[in-house]
Amino acid sequence: MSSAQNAIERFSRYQRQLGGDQSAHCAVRDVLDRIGDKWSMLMIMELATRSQRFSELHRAIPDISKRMLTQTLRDLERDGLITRHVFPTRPPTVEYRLAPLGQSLLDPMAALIDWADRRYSDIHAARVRFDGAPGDVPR
Amino acid sequence: MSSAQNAIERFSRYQRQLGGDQSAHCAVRDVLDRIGDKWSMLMIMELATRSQRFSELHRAIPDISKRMLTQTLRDLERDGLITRHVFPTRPPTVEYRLAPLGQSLLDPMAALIDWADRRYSDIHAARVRFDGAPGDVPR
DNA sequence: CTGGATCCAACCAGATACTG
DNA sequence: CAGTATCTGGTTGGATCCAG
Repeated sequence: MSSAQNAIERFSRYQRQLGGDQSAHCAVRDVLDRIGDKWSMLMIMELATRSQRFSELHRAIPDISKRMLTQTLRDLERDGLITRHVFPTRPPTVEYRLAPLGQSLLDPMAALIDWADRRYSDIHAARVRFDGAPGDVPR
Repeated sequence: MSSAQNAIERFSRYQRQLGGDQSAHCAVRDVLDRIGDKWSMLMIMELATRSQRFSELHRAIPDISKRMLTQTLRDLERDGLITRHVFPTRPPTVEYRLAPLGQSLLDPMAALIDWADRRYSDIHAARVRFDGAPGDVPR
C-alpha cells in the first residue's frame, strides 16, 4: 500500500513537471513501451529460465515470426536487458542471455505476473458481465 | 529473488502446458495486452490520484485523442478495473473511479514504475552505447 | 543456423465533423 | 460535456526469398 502510494505521488510529480508538454521524456512511458510490447516480457521470462539460442527461442514461442523475434531481441539487447553471444562455429551459433539489468526486472515482473494470475478470474468475470449487460443479448 | 523464481517456475509450467498451442488462453499475456497498451497504465495512475471526469482526464493527458480515451476507458471498465458513474445533469457528468480490482493493481504497477525510475539511466546508457557501437558513425 | 531485405495486407489510431 | 462516426495515413507484422 505504501509503496503504491509512493509511486502514485512520484507519478503525480511527473505529470506536474511535464505540464502540457507530454512529448518530453518520461521514463515510465519509455520503459512501458518496451516491456509492454507483445513479446518482450515473454522473451525475458524465457531467458530467465535459461540462456537460449535463436532457434530455441523460436521453438519455445512458436507464434512469433522470425522477423519479430529478431527485432525484439535487438531491442532488448539495445536496452541492455539481454546480451548476445556469437560463437564462430559452422553453422553459426548465437546465444542470448539475460543481462544483470534484465535480471533486475524479474522481481517487478513477477509481481505483475502474480497479480495477473490471481486476478484473472475476476477480470474474466467482469468481462462476461460487461459483455452480457448492455443489450442482454441472448440471441 | 524468491518471488521472481516462483513466477519463473509458474511461467515455465504455463509454457509446457500450452505446448505448441499458444493460441490457448494465457492469463499473463491477456493481462499484459491490457496494461501494456499505450494508455491503460497512465489512466490507472491518473485515477489512482483521484476520481476524474472525462474532460479532466483529457486535460491531464493531453496527447491522447478523445477516441483513444473513450476506448481505453471502456476497456478498463470492461475488465472491472475502473467504474463509470453517470450523473443525469445538464450537461452530462461522467465520473470514472478506480475499482477495487484496479486498486489491487497499484502495488505491482508501483514495483514496475519504481524499477523504470531507478534503471532508466542504465537503459539510456545502454542505448547510447548500442547505437554508437555498430558503425561508430561520427558523421 | 541465424538472420537481413523486401513486399504487402491488416490493423491501429489521429483528425475531423457531428450528436444528445 | 461526453462521446460517436467516418475517413485515412502510418505503422505493424506476417510471408517469402536470400545470404553468410
